[in-house]
Amino acid sequence: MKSTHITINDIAREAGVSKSTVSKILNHQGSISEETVTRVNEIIERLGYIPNQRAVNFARGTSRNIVYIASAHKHTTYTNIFTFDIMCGASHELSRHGYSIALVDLVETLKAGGTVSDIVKSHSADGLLVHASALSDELIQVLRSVSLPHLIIGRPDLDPDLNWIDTDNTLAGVCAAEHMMECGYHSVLYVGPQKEELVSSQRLRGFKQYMLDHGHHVHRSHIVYTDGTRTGAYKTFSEFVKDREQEQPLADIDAIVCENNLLGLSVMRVLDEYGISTPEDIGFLTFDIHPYATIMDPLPTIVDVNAYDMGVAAADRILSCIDDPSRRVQEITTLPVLLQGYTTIGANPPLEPFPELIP
Amino acid sequence: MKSTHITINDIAREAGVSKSTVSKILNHQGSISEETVTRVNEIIERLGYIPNQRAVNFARGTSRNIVYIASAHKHTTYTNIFTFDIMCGASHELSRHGYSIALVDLVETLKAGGTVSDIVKSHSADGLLVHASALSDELIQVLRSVSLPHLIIGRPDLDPDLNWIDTDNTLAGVCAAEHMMECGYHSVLYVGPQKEELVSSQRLRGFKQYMLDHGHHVHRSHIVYTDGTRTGAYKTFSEFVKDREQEQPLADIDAIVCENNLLGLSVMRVLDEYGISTPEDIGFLTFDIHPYATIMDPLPTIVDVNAYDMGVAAADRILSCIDDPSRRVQEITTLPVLLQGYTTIGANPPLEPFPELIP
DNA sequence: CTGAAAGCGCTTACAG
DNA sequence: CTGAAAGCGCTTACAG
Repeated sequence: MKSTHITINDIAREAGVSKSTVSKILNHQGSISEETVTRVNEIIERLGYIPNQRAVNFARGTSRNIVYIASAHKHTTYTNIFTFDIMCGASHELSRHGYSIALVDLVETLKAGGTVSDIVKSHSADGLLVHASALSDELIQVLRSVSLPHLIIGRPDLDPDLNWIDTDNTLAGVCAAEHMMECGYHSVLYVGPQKEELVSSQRLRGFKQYMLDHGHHVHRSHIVYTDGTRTGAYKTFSEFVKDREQEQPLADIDAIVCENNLLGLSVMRVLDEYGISTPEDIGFLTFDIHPYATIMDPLPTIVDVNAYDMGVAAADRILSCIDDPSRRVQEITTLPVLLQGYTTIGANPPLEPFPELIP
Repeated sequence: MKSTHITINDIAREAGVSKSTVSKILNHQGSISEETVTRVNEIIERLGYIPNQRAVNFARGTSRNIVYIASAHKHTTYTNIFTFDIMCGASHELSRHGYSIALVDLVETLKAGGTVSDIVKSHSADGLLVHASALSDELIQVLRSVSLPHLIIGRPDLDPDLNWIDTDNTLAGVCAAEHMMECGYHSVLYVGPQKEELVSSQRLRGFKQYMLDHGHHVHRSHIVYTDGTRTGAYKTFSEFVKDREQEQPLADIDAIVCENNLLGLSVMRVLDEYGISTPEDIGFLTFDIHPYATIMDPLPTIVDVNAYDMGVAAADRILSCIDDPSRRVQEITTLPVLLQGYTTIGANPPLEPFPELIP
């Protein structure tokens, strides 16, 4: 035995069959007598043989690897909070199918030569998962000119022709509105960042639509737009409350919906400063559980996007694109979930909301 | 031309040389005449030829891939905040050397059969990077029985024989103490979680040592231990302040050092409730910039661990282990950095601390 | 300085 | 049901 590693030849010799036969048994193809199958499998088991994946891939012309393109610079985990959660979901699903997932920094793909076309030419991936925030005009060009299956995670505003999946942001807005109605809140204030952002505007749209469908037109005066930063939101919302101060501040508002955690933090602070309690004086709901919802007091009711599940769905779809390259995928896949917290008076106030996530 | 892809044979034919020659040129080995090199390279360039990495790896017996084992379940990005930052750093460094990095969930490695030994036998990685939190007794057994180069990120308390690197937590404590002294704070309170945690105890040790070396013994009464949760820390610290309330609360304390963000959040809140301002009444410093330091008011002075750079260092070390498998690595590599915020009166109070990270 | 040949460890028509 | 043979696209002694 010349090498430390066992090969298909060792198994074949030991079993007294050809390596073709072993290969067929390994891959469950062709018709091999049950007796042979059993005998060979015993030997495989006994010797602890695992096929050399490099050789398998090379022979098959595949890599069983998916490249995940996203920004991956210092502090990405913090500025782009969903990137890793998505990757974890995709990793989980891919590994179930014998695929690996490799991280490639967006910056790499922008280099001269273009790593993406290098990935294609060097055959180092069977498919590409691209975080929408990593999408650029150049990347889109490459994606279209290249035969490698791809999938954008997050609907691209630039080019709707590509394959993409996204969470249902509109439905998230609907969820929020629905919950508010269920709690008996009718006069609801919506706090969101600039209209231009796609996610934000979809959430708002869903929210407004549901309210309208149920007889409550959301008036412009019940929507507060901020610049999206924490301090900006604080300032804007502070002034909003101050400007319309009556005997009791926000007396005409039942509840507040905050389009993200950062705004939620600021809004909660302002409420605190005005001595407005939640849920006693006013209901409160925010989108996303990360990164700050778990440190709000009291723990808020949340509509969460479920980034991990979007990763799972992305993996599933890219695999089916690899199976059938002609397949087009343009889907709203992942559904939002409502997590009941302490800031709305719902039907079933939980003893302890999402306890496993509380730090 | 039968396939859509160009191979080394196409280049050889086009250039009128053998593929051996092309291979040598591609890999800068052997002695080839300058004229041939130029001609062949022109053709390579013109045809946009990139070697099939699968074939290269197969022929060389390498995979040019590193597997990163860490917990990668839902919400990992939030509960294990450094995992992805480390991966990004490693990914950056590895890609500079033509290596890819694949994520493998810790749970996979615990499965029957043990994915790690499968990785080895299937030759799908040249090296293993293991997040310390993913280390188990079983994994340690496998790591030792297997010839694949490995590196633990974070010093393992279980088995110091493995290869590992870590940040200098003790030095981080020293940094904190040093800064406090520079600011003229002498009576400093230290708030930390249970003693048992390795990182915490190292930070505390460094802190105490530096203070002692400079004539300030940190008395037990100046160390507050909490249970490490946000609410627990709030309660403990609240009671601590209350118990020793004089005319002015914490009048005998110059400054507070909080061992992590979560405790910092609670401490700041208590200070707020007692009307104690920082830095006017008391100095404040916390470790780590993530996940909450950027939303504290005012922005705190921080000793940060630089997880990304640890990933870079990890990649560097694992590559050298692949180069020389006999190499042992047991190093404290990454140095902490002090980020001056608004909560200590340092020599150079910044106009705007770490602005690129403020959400 | 260059090339023919063997080999890396599998898969896959094809023949029997 | 089974096996001999070609092939995947490179690298690497070895010979010249």
